[in-house]
Amino acid sequence: MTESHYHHGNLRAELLAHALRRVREHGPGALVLRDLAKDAGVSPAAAYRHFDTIDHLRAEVARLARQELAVAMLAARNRTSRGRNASLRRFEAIGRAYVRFAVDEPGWFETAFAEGSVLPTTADDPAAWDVLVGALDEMVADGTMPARYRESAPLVAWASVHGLGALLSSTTQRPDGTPADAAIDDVVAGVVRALGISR
Amino acid sequence: MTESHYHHGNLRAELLAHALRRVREHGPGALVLRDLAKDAGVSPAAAYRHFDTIDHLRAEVARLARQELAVAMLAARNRTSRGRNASLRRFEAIGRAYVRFAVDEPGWFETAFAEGSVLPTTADDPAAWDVLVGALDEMVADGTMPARYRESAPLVAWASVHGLGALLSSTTQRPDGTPADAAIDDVVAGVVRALGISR
DNA sequence: CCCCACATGTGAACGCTGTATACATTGCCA
DNA sequence: TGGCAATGTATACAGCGTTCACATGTGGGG
Repeated sequence: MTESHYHHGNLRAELLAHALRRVREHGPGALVLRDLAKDAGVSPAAAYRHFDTIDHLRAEVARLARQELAVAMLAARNRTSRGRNASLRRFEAIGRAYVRFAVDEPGWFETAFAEGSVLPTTADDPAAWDVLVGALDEMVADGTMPARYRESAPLVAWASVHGLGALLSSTTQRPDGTPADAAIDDVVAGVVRALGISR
Repeated sequence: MTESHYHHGNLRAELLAHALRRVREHGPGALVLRDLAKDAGVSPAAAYRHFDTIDHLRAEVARLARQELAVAMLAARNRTSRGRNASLRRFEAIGRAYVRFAVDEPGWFETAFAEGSVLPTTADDPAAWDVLVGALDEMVADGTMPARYRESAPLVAWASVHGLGALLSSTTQRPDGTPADAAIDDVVAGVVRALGISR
């Protein structure tokens, strides 16, 4: 294992890791090929052995960011205790986690949904969407949620949390120091009502 | 009125007009200083007499795009007939117009909310937000909507339509050819339920 | 009426970006 | 063991935003 890594061996993964770190801290605009190459101690052109175009790299970074979001949602879901109203509390935890991700990791959130590529039903990574749909199915199964809204429910729920996430993310401004938590509670409660669930 | 317009006379407005046309057709990425200058028949550097930075120009274009959105919302509102449930139908028309704008004018919609600057409560152009709030107040005033959700209502409604707009916009992909109208109906109906309105 | 101060546009240059191309080095397999 | 495919390098190029010294009109005060 000498120090002359002419052949790096793991360049693709390392470029992605650096990209993920940079966009996490400074947003999608901080993804610059030459900087990533420098981070990896490699010539800029080397990246082209692993990505046709910087947009292909961007797409992969966006996919990883969306994966992080799905992980956060699943973690919140699994952190929810069992017991009374468990399915509803799980659903709420998932929704809250979505918006929390946007607030706590604005760089990743903006990267995840930058430049089109927003559609979560996309075939490549249905993870986050599936987490949501699974929670809805559980609620219908145990009678927490009426079946009549089941069809439109995923879109209704997703639109709400995604919209609030977009509003609260926005790395640039946050004028009226609104506490994010109150907004999240309000919107989650609204979703619950929209799904025909009465406590 | 000779043809030698060394002093253009209206360059700022013309640059903005060209920018608005270009982003409308090809999205925010199509905003390129040199192209705008060429459109106006002017040197690239000339733009710097009217904008400190291209980001300042972008901000102004975004503001104009948000203004177009507000105009579309107001138009939909005013197109609504009077009569039974008028305030509710107006509110629904406004929400539908928001999402329709995202679908019909994806370039403008993405431009309007690109790169932070998302917060609609921003002091410079509260237009669209005010249209929404006004419609909510009308519904509370005539008893259509219970007052208990009035405080959280603007955020709940905005998050839903903005989220759906972001999902349906996305100039790039639209895989499962979902008819936008059905999605819009579902989400608007969800918002109405979230606001505690029972038909 | 003139002229000059100021607003506005020009031309050329700079540094930074993504990208193409020809070449160098290495690891692996026949 | 030899050579081929994979991977990294060096260099160059066009396009981008931006700067700066300079040119050109124009409107208002003497």
